[in-house]
Amino acid sequence: MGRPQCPCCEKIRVKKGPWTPEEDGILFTYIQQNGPGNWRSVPINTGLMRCSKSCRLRWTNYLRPGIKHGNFTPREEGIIIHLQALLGNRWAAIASYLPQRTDNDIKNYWNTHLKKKIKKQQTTSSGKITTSCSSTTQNEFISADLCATPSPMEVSSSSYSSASNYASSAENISKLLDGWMRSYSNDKQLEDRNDSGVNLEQFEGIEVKVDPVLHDEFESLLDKWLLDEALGGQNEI
DNA sequence: AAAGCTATCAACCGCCAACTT
DNA sequence: GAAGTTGGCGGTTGATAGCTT
Repeated sequence: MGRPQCPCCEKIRVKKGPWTPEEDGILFTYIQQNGPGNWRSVPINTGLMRCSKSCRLRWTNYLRPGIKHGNFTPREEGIIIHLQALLGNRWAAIASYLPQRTDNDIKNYWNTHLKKKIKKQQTTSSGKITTSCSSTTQNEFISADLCATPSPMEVSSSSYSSASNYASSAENISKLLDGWMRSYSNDKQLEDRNDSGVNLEQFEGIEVKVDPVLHDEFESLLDKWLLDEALGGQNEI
């Protein structure tokens, strides 16, 4: 009945659960020699009793060189919070702005730390702003920003409504963030604008492709914002 | 010291889109 | 163009470490 859970796991009996150091070693050595890709051949060629998906996941989330685990910096935290507000739960897209972090790590960190943190801050901020846009305070600020930036229809009247992508580049994300920064520095305006109730859910389905140059610009923009926030300090998130 | 509870995170599952035949 | 295959993504789960009572 139904679809097999994983085609590659059908034919052979695969091992599940935590990876052993021996398995890690075999996978790591194989990928170093052959490079990532063609995951289907990995269990076949290495003799690992793991499904190809499991091998890929282990590599991308744990073995891949340059990955940092735990101890998210305030800067990383800020980036995650703001990108989550902009993009929603598009962890892979968010992870593209944090090369040392995996989407899984970011997702876990969001679910275990940041969600609570934001919720806590939201309750302590005594419901200053109310909106139907979203459940998070961050989204409230971003929604205010969206009112301040050129409307998506102005930017791309044909593509936006079909969700094919207003925020399809770092440039557009920068526009959003830039507008948000402007409104962020002006609480009065923020409260006024918020009534228009722009809904972030409009951005569902948007795919983010990152141009390296724009990516850098976006990074510096984030740095600027984080610096502002550090200096401004008093502004609640 | 032990039992119960909570938080964390690695790994799995199911779906989907892109690619191949 | 259809069917099959593969890789990627986001949601969820389960094991376990750490904390509280």
